[in-house]
Amino acid sequence: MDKLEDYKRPSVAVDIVVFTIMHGRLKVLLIKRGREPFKDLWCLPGGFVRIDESPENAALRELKEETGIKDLYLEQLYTFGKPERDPRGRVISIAYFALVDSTKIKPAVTGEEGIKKIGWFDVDFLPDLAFDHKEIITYALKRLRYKLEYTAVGFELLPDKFTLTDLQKLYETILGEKLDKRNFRKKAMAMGIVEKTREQRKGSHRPALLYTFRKKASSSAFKQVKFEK
Amino acid sequence: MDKLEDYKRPSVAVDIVVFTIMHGRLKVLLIKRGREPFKDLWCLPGGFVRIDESPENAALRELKEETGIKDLYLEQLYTFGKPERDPRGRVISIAYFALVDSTKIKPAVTGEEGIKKIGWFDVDFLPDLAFDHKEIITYALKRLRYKLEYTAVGFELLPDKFTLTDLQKLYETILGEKLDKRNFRKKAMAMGIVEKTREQRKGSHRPALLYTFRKKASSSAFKQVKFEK
DNA sequence: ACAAAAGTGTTCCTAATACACCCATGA
DNA sequence: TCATGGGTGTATTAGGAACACTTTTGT
Repeated sequence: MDKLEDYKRPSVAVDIVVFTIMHGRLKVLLIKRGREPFKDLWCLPGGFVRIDESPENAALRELKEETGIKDLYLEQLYTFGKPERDPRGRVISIAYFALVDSTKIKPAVTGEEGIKKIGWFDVDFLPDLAFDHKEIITYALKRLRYKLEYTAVGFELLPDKFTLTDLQKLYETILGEKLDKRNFRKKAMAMGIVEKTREQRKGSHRPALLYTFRKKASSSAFKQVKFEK
Repeated sequence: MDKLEDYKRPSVAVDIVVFTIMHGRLKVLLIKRGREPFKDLWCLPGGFVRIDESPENAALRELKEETGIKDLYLEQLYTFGKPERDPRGRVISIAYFALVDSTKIKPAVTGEEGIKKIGWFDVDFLPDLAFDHKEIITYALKRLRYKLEYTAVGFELLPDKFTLTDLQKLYETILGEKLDKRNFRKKAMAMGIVEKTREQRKGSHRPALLYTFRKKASSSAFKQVKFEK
């Protein structure tokens, strides 16, 4: 094997695709670029990996710095490394996939006064994006839909207490299809994935029971599906 | 976002976990290190990503240089990036997952005379490994078993023509469990994943029909399983 | 004729789907 | 009393699992 010094080194960055559900729509967090290249275009939050930190740490750090978000579900998505993907030079980017419960987002993040301009965009109406970030989001979306169907990762998008209708709406929003209420509830219960609380949520109609997520059962599949190679 | 020059850059490498089936056993390709650190320990084939090539290209190039293998199934596995994973300094490694049909391996690769010493090791009897390569292999194995159950990736480990018993043995070897012959064949046929040829393989018993893989149907699941989060 | 692997169907059971009405509350 | 979403059960169907014997060939 060759020596480390023999090679010009690429820069290594992380980019994070953060999803949340707001007003029944699936949203991605974007940041407006303040400089060239792609000045004033939107891009994913992210930044360079420091020489003494793990990529995962870099992702968490950048998210906190840029958006204030720190309590979220994070997993590695894919490493994008085509030589021409960044006009500034060789940048290899380790992309991460993240989910946050929108009720935990601080006002600063949804809002107006940070140095960086940030915003949540509906996945079906994304603006033009810098670099290959469109491709990264597309990949992340695929992963999200896929994971939702056979893991219990969806709970990461809900507050601690939620109604079964909340949960079903979340599935319907992300998968883009209507689900049968009775079958959905039957399955959620049968899997032991949720647990009743004694609390209710009120509205101008019959109050709904609140449930919590049982971590114990989180590895069960919600729906078994074929996998696209 | 900060400037590229502001950061010390890590080295970026690729490591490839190449699986094959030999004599009914699942094997991984390893290379003996010729220098420190970890001199004389076995490690995964791999090397540094050049400044103008994609990581996938680097993986293919290194495999060809080190082992002569060039016709294989390759997909990105995971990026390992803990700061302390390489004692020489900061090296982030993009791991790849590869499958080869053992009948396509050139003698030089299975053999003795290359500059590098290389060998195929039974996954159940791995030697001590350099760096975090044990962990990488464990991760790759998990991926292999997982993919085998819900994609048709197993064909990458067989020659173009094979018997259904070959295919079943492959599944049994990798999954580590006996499968029912009738159910297995029924499913393989029902999925339209294989196609009869007019050829047979002979032995001192009833000859077996040879089949080929139908690429068309490759996305179907072989067996639907629960997913471990 | 025997050894060795190839090949083949049916029954049972579980899990997914389809489907429609009553309930509890606030206004 | 009405509007709104909450909550519930059954019948049908499809797919997975269990299971044993006959066939074809070489020696």
